[in-house]
Amino acid sequence: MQIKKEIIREKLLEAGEREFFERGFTNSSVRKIAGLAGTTLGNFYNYFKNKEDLFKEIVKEEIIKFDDFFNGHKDEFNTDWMKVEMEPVAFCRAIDGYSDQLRAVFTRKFYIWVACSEGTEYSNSRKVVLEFIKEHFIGHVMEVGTKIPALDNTAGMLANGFLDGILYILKNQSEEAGINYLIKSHMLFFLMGSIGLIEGYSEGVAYD
Amino acid sequence: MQIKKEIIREKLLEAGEREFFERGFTNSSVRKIAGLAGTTLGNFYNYFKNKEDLFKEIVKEEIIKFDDFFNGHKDEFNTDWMKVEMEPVAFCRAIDGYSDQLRAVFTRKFYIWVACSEGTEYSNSRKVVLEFIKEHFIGHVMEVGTKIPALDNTAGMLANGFLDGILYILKNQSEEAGINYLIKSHMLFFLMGSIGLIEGYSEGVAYD
Amino acid sequence: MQIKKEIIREKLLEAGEREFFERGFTNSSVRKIAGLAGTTLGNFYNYFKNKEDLFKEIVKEEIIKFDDFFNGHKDEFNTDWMKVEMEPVAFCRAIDGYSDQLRAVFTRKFYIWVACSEGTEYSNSRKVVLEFIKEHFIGHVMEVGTKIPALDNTAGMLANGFLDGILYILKNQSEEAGINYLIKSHMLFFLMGSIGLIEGYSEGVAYD
Amino acid sequence: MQIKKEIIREKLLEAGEREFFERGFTNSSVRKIAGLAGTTLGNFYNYFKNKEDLFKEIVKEEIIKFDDFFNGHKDEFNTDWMKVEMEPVAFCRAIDGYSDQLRAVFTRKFYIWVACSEGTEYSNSRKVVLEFIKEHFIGHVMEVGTKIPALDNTAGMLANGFLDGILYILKNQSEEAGINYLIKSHMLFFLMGSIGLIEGYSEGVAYD
DNA sequence: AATGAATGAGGGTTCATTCAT
DNA sequence: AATGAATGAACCCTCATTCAT
Repeated sequence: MQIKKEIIREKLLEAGEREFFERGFTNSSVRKIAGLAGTTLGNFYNYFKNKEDLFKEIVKEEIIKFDDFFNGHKDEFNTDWMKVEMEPVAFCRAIDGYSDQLRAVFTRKFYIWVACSEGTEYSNSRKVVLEFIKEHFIGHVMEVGTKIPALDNTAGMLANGFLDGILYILKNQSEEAGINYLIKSHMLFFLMGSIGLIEGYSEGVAYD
Repeated sequence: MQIKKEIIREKLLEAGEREFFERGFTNSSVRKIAGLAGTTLGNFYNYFKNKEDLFKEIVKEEIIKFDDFFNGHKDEFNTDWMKVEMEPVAFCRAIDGYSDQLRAVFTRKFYIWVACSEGTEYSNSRKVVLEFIKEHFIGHVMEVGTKIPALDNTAGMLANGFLDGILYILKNQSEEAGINYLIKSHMLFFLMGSIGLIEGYSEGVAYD
Repeated sequence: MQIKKEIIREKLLEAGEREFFERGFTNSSVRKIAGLAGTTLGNFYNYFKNKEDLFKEIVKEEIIKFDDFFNGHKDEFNTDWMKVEMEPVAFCRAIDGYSDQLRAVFTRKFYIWVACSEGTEYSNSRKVVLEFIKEHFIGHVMEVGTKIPALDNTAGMLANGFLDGILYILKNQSEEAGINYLIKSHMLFFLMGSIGLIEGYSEGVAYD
Repeated sequence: MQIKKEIIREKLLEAGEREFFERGFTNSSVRKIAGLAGTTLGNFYNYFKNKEDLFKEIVKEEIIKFDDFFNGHKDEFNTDWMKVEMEPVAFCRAIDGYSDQLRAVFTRKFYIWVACSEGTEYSNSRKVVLEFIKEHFIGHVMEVGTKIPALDNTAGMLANGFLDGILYILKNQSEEAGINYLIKSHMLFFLMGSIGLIEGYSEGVAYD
């Protein structure tokens, strides 16, 4: 009995993942998820309290991972590299060394948590993540010491750009090689863009 | 009666804009929109044929504007500048001259059209816009002559980043000055990121 | 003012007639009727108490005419002919002499009253008319003295056949000549069918 | 559960049949049908995809039967008799041999299909059936070789009369014996009427 | 008299959740 | 544990009728 139950539970989790990923929380149907998992609507509720409970189960480890990653709770997640290389090729090499842990954080479930959570109590997830990224970005800029006008706003926008790039890749790329490549490209792009922006401001691009 | 009618119609358009902007087309409720506009559900249908009709009314001029802009149908929309300046400060100055027309295209309603249209016949709007941007981007890169591996994939990602940046600003910024400033920043960032990316690749950042 | 009012009223009556005839009472829309009459929804209610009131106005004279006709209230309606000729050609000639009064009763509005009244208080009109016809038919048969098993049932069916034929003609034929011709054919058919039926029964066609 | 489910489904089919029969498709309410079946609106949709689906389920076998009957697809349906007897008593005897198959086609559900389908995809059913009957009728007349002026119009009217008679019986008669008797009467009446009409015309009843 | 805005009841349909078996 | 029937709230939409101007 126990064994059987785990199989069903696993299938429900997978089906939910697929549906939430494809359609978002609100537009997913419990009936369909149960069907995809090879079980029935009613039985769904033997495994999960409700639709949102399934969502949380799918996503809960990602939240912890994300938290660990961005707050450096665990040694495996070390974000020092972010602060180092400002020269393109070197940066890319540096990234290569971290691609594993990037991939550990930026997963399909991460996507679901951030981009498919409208209608759940995590509907603010995007904001939370953006805040994290923004703070990091501001931290870097402060270290470098450059003055950017309306730093908070700008940092918010950049954080958003960073996140959207990641989400785009997770949504649209399914091969592992492609994902790694695009993440690398994205980060390089992002670094260069940021540096360029800082330079631009330092040379007088005004708020108005 | 004429006057009163226009007021209600206006309020419905505003309420619709607010709801679509906040919740998207599908998750908006006609009842709620009518309520926000200070009228009743039934009366809504004296002003608009149906929910989608309201959406179209809100958005229809934006589509025309976008088309004019990206296809250069009108003299007022001239995109030559995009191809010119590759140096940060000069680029920013160039943009300044175009900020009006950028703002004319990138409006709150543009956001609704592109980001809130799921469930309407415009549900492909994002794809359409992305395709436009991607083609422009590829055009530029071809001119410059650099080889980017997996150009189509990369261009797709960059186009997405460009668009998301714009959408982010429209979603999160309400003051006019802030919007202009962030659009400028975003474009500068984007230019520099692209240049950096191209350089990075030319210096050997491989697909794998 | 009075003049103008009459014109509108007339147009509403015409439009109602057209709509009821085409779509029936229930499926007709007051808005559309008003529109067809060249006026507005609201104004409709200055001329008629409600949708059903319009229906009654359209149809009320037909009811009286029908009553007069079948009960011989007026000299102009004389149904003696029905009882006379049992030989086809003679019958047809006899009918020719009455076609005017038949046409006076079997009008487009008669059709509306009988076939389009569902949803009004005249929804039993068909039954009423059928009852009339049935009684007449039974009267004739009694005179002739033949025994038809289950006379009431049979008479009901025949009455229905008679009525449906009339209604069919009114619905599908618009030229005056065609209508007259078909009415004549229908009545001849009906007479011969009835005679045949009576004969058939007299020769032993049993109830079972 | 299986058993119970079948009961409800059956009740819904019965309630639907009753309502469609009484009120027609358009004027029937799913809410009411569900209520009559002793269940709730929502539950209706556990049994049928939608209102029209219920209609189709009620009616689908009738359509096949009708097609088989009129096209002679199956040996059980043999319409040769229609062409044989022109003498009342013989005709009645001949019909007696076919009353079973007539009853198999002309059912309460046939009535629903033909007379209550407005609003469904079968809204043309009446036309379809009339066309069949008309062609058969014209076929007979051609065989006999008589000339009827305006044959198509007349045949249309007669076909309509034939069909309406059947529909009348199905609508108003509920006992089996009564139905059989009336169908027989109706067909006899119809035969004699047709013969009489042909004779009448041959003797000079003109179009005008 | 005329307008058409406003109302409210009712239509069909979907779906998360509960419940009986 | 498993089934899927049952519920009820919410969805979009239509329309006869009333009301204010």
